[in-house]
Amino acid sequence: MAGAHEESPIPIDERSHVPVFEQIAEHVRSAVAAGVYRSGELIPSIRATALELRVNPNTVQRAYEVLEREGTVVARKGIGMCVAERARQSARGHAETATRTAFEHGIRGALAAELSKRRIDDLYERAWSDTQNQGHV
Amino acid sequence: MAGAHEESPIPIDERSHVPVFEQIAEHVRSAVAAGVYRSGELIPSIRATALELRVNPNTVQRAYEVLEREGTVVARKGIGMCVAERARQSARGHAETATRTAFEHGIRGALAAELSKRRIDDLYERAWSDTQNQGHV
Amino acid sequence: MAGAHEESPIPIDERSHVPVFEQIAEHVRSAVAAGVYRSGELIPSIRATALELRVNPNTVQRAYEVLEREGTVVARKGIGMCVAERARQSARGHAETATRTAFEHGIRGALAAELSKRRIDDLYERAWSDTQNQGHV
Amino acid sequence: MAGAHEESPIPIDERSHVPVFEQIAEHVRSAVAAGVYRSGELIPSIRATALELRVNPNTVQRAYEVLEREGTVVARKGIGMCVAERARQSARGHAETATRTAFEHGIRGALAAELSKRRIDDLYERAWSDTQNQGHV
DNA sequence: GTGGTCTAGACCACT
DNA sequence: GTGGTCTAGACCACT
Repeated sequence: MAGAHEESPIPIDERSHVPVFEQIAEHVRSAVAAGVYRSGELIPSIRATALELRVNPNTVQRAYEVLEREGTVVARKGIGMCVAERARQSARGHAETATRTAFEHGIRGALAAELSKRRIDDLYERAWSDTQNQGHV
Repeated sequence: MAGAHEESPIPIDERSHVPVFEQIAEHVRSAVAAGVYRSGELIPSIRATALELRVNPNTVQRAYEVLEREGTVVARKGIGMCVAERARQSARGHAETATRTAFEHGIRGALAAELSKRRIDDLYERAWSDTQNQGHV
Repeated sequence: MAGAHEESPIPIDERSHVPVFEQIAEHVRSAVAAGVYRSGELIPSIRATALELRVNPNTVQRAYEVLEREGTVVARKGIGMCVAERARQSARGHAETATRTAFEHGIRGALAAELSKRRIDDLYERAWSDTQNQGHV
Repeated sequence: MAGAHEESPIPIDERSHVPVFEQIAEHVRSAVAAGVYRSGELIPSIRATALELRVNPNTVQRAYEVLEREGTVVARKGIGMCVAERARQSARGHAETATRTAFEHGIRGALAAELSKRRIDDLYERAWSDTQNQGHV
């Protein structure tokens, strides 16, 4: 599982309106929620992450500041950023909220366009198919 | 003619990262897809929309420019913006794509956090409940 | 020739950046240059022209004001607008200048894109073909 | 790299009915078609171009937005606007279409004024002379 | 430094 | 009244 994560394709979506630093923070939260990064462990350094994501170190630093302020990670001078105690549980909660929010956003837009519940459920199933196809690549 | 739309709440989310002008464009697309605005009909004027949304007219203008360039709407000088022929079908297609994209986004994030399919499906159902509760208020 | 002109398709290009009133003025100048409207004759009334071109009478009025100011037509109270003395010759000159300007515009743009003289001359010949095909419809 | 472009005269025609932002977009397309700006290279920044043309940065921004939406150029945050892959070919196509359109416009106006083909061809040759004289200054 | 979004306000063409 | 263009200037994300 840990190995899989490092090999994963760069998760930054250039076209998204979500700032890159927030995408990075979200990425770390997911890894904490998934148990890829465990309490007390170091997360990848700013420099390493910047290289992997082909992004400016300042952008990664800003993401890490967000994570530190919200209590997901703790800075240890001269060492790096450590995953905080009980961070996994709160990261899971965060992930669930984010997921539900994304679903609500989709449903609300679909209802505004007067798509039927049946059609929307169908689109949800299709989203699963697409996700799995891309996931196996 | 007058009722349906004037009662709708102002749909602008200030905190969203999605630019206001794109939120407005999306809102018009939904109304076209839903048949609220029909081919040949005028959509609300730039100034009227700006007043309703408490937004600068330039911002609405930009949304309408996007809609015109993508062919949803046609500008008629001195008259207003008309819904284009066959705009409803393409707006429906747009809505379906946007919906599936939102669902994929949610699923992908959930899988990254190692939430189970069962849990994710449950969150989808909850999103429906939340949507309906807010929708009926 | 006179009949042909009245039956000609509406020459207003909605997508052009040239204001409609100037397109109308240009249209009258061409008719004067072509001898369709002769010195001393009345040109079509504002109302008739507005109906033919499906345009607001104010717009036609503005075009006619331009033509009067430049001396192509003369207003006769209660009667209408008459083609001025020697208007044909100056209208011809105007048409020639406008034609050369259009050609220069095309050539300049083509040279900026580094199209060869050979290619540009070819495009000129194609423009003739296209014009004739559409003219015979 | 530096020379060719900085020496070019400011190409904005204040009196033209074509909006300044479209003139700027057209100018960039020509440079791409001509190979002055190549795929992957940065085009001049919004601010630099605004200063050079003595125009508001928003106007240049709008031109660049048009170029991005049509796929001529790709925005890279914090870096600048890059010429897209295969942009040269489409820019050439665009230039040829614009050239033929300008010629058709000239021919159509001339025919409406009943100028002879002989005279029109003569005006085309004169347009070449004028262009070359001004080009060599 | 780079591009992206938004506001405020002016002036134009057309109905 | 309608939409279209432009200026001036602010603030944001990213390099």
